[in-house]
Amino acid sequence: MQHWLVKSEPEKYAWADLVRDGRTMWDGVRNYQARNNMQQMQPGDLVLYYHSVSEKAVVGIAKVEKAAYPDPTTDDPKWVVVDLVPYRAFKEPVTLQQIKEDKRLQDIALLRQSRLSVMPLKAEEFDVLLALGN
DNA sequence: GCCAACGTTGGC
DNA sequence: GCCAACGTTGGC
Repeated sequence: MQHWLVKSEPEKYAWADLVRDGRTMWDGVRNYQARNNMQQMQPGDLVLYYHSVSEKAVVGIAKVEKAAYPDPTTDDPKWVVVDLVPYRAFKEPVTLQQIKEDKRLQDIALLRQSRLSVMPLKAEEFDVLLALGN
Protein backbone atom coordinates (compact mmCIF):
# COMPACT_ATOMS: atom_id res chain seq x y z
CA MET A 1 0.00 0.00 0.00
CA GLN A 2 1.20 3.47 -0.82
CA HIS A 3 0.72 6.69 1.06
CA TRP A 4 -0.18 10.09 -0.31
CA LEU A 5 -0.87 13.68 0.61
CA VAL A 6 -3.35 15.94 -1.11
CA LYS A 7 -3.79 19.66 -0.65
CA SER A 8 -6.98 21.62 -0.63
CA GLU A 9 -7.81 25.16 0.28
CA PRO A 10 -10.33 24.80 3.12
CA GLU A 11 -12.34 27.68 1.64
CA LYS A 12 -12.84 25.60 -1.48
CA TYR A 13 -13.24 22.06 -0.19
CA ALA A 14 -12.40 21.39 3.42
CA TRP A 15 -11.94 18.18 5.38
CA ALA A 16 -15.32 18.92 7.01
CA ASP A 17 -16.90 18.94 3.55
CA LEU A 18 -15.47 15.52 2.84
CA VAL A 19 -16.81 14.21 6.15
CA ARG A 20 -20.21 15.73 5.41
CA ASP A 21 -20.30 14.33 1.88
CA GLY A 22 -19.00 10.90 2.88
CA ARG A 23 -17.25 10.62 -0.47
CA THR A 24 -15.88 12.94 -3.08
CA MET A 25 -14.55 12.92 -6.58
CA TRP A 26 -11.09 14.53 -6.47
CA ASP A 27 -11.38 16.62 -9.60
CA GLY A 28 -9.79 19.74 -10.96
CA VAL A 29 -6.18 18.55 -10.97
CA ARG A 30 -4.53 20.14 -14.01
CA ASN A 31 -0.90 19.42 -13.39
CA TYR A 32 0.89 16.49 -14.97
CA GLN A 33 2.96 15.51 -11.99
CA ALA A 34 -0.06 15.55 -9.70
CA ARG A 35 -2.04 13.64 -12.32
CA ASN A 36 0.67 11.02 -12.61
CA ASN A 37 0.60 10.56 -8.86
CA MET A 38 -3.17 10.12 -8.89
CA GLN A 39 -2.82 7.43 -11.52
CA GLN A 40 -0.67 5.46 -9.09
CA MET A 41 -3.31 5.48 -6.35
CA GLN A 42 -4.96 2.19 -5.50
CA PRO A 43 -8.18 1.55 -3.58
CA GLY A 44 -7.35 1.36 0.11
CA ASP A 45 -4.34 3.68 -0.06
CA LEU A 46 -4.34 6.25 2.72
CA VAL A 47 -4.17 9.93 1.85
CA LEU A 48 -3.28 12.68 4.27
CA TYR A 49 -5.46 15.73 3.87
CA TYR A 50 -3.67 19.08 4.01
CA HIS A 51 -5.38 22.44 4.30
CA SER A 52 -3.32 24.98 2.37
CA VAL A 53 -3.23 28.79 2.41
CA SER A 54 -5.36 29.80 5.39
CA GLU A 55 -4.64 26.91 7.73
CA LYS A 56 -1.47 25.19 6.56
CA ALA A 57 -1.93 21.95 8.47
CA VAL A 58 -2.59 18.27 7.92
CA VAL A 59 -6.03 17.68 9.40
CA GLY A 60 -7.11 14.15 8.58
CA ILE A 61 -6.72 10.93 6.69
CA ALA A 62 -8.75 10.00 3.64
CA LYS A 63 -8.83 6.70 1.82
CA VAL A 64 -8.83 5.99 -1.89
CA GLU A 65 -12.10 4.32 -2.74
CA LYS A 66 -11.79 4.25 -6.50
CA ALA A 67 -8.62 4.37 -8.57
CA ALA A 68 -8.07 6.92 -11.32
CA TYR A 69 -10.66 7.27 -14.07
CA PRO A 70 -11.25 9.97 -16.70
CA ASP A 71 -12.28 13.35 -15.30
CA PRO A 72 -15.96 13.72 -16.22
CA THR A 73 -15.79 17.49 -15.69
CA THR A 74 -13.72 17.98 -18.86
CA ASP A 75 -13.71 16.67 -22.41
CA ASP A 76 -9.94 16.58 -22.32
CA PRO A 77 -9.03 12.88 -21.98
CA LYS A 78 -5.68 13.48 -20.35
CA TRP A 79 -7.04 14.39 -16.90
CA VAL A 80 -8.22 11.94 -14.28
CA VAL A 81 -9.97 11.91 -10.92
CA VAL A 82 -10.01 9.49 -8.00
CA ASP A 83 -12.74 8.95 -5.42
CA LEU A 84 -11.84 9.63 -1.79
CA VAL A 85 -13.69 8.85 1.40
CA PRO A 86 -12.90 10.16 4.90
CA TYR A 87 -10.99 7.67 7.04
CA ARG A 88 -10.41 9.57 10.25
CA ALA A 89 -9.62 13.02 11.54
CA PHE A 90 -6.40 13.95 13.27
CA LYS A 91 -6.87 14.68 16.97
CA GLU A 92 -4.53 17.63 16.51
CA PRO A 93 -3.76 19.25 13.16
CA VAL A 94 -0.09 18.97 12.24
CA THR A 95 1.03 22.38 11.11
CA LEU A 96 3.43 23.26 8.33
CA GLN A 97 5.59 24.83 11.04
CA GLN A 98 5.80 21.51 12.91
CA ILE A 99 6.65 19.72 9.69
CA LYS A 100 9.43 22.21 8.95
CA GLU A 101 10.84 21.74 12.42
CA ASP A 102 10.87 17.94 12.33
CA LYS A 103 14.17 16.51 11.18
CA ARG A 104 12.46 13.36 9.94
CA LEU A 105 10.27 15.31 7.52
CA GLN A 106 12.82 17.44 5.74
CA ASP A 107 12.58 15.49 2.49
CA ILE A 108 8.81 15.60 2.29
CA ALA A 109 7.51 16.80 -1.08
CA LEU A 110 5.33 19.34 0.72
CA LEU A 111 8.47 21.24 1.69
CA ARG A 112 10.54 20.57 -1.39
CA GLN A 113 7.90 21.32 -3.97
CA SER A 114 5.44 23.69 -2.43
CA ARG A 115 3.12 23.95 -5.40
CA LEU A 116 2.53 20.24 -6.01
CA SER A 117 -1.01 19.33 -4.93
CA VAL A 118 -0.90 15.51 -5.01
CA MET A 119 2.27 13.86 -3.74
CA PRO A 120 3.53 10.50 -2.53
CA LEU A 121 4.71 10.07 1.06
CA LYS A 122 7.25 7.58 2.31
CA ALA A 123 5.81 5.15 4.83
CA GLU A 124 8.12 6.62 7.49
CA GLU A 125 6.91 10.13 6.74
CA PHE A 126 3.32 9.00 6.91
CA ASP A 127 3.96 7.32 10.25
CA VAL A 128 5.66 10.40 11.68
CA LEU A 129 2.79 12.65 10.63
CA LEU A 130 0.27 10.19 12.05
CA ALA A 131 2.08 10.12 15.38
CA LEU A 132 2.19 13.91 15.51
CA GLY A 133 -1.51 14.15 14.80
CA ASN A 134 -2.60 11.75 17.52
C1' DG B 1 -1.26 42.19 -0.44
C1' DC B 2 3.13 40.79 -1.95
C1' DC B 3 6.23 37.89 -3.99
C1' DA B 4 8.89 33.58 -5.06
C1' DA B 5 8.51 29.42 -7.44
C1' DC B 6 7.16 27.24 -11.19
C1' DG B 7 4.22 25.66 -15.09
C1' DT B 8 2.35 27.01 -19.61
C1' DT B 9 1.95 29.56 -23.82
C1' DG B 10 3.34 31.63 -27.89
C1' DG B 11 6.52 34.37 -30.83
C1' DC B 12 10.65 33.97 -33.12
C1' DG C 1 14.03 24.67 -29.53
C1' DC C 2 14.60 28.79 -26.83
C1' DC C 3 12.98 32.12 -23.90
C1' DA C 4 10.07 36.08 -22.50
C1' DA C 5 5.61 36.89 -20.86
C1' DC C 6 2.09 35.56 -18.24
C1' DG C 7 -0.91 32.95 -14.93
C1' DT C 8 -1.41 30.30 -10.70
C1' DT C 9 -0.26 28.51 -6.24
C1' DG C 10 0.74 29.08 -1.72
C1' DG C 11 3.72 30.88 2.09
C1' DC C 12 4.59 34.96 4.55
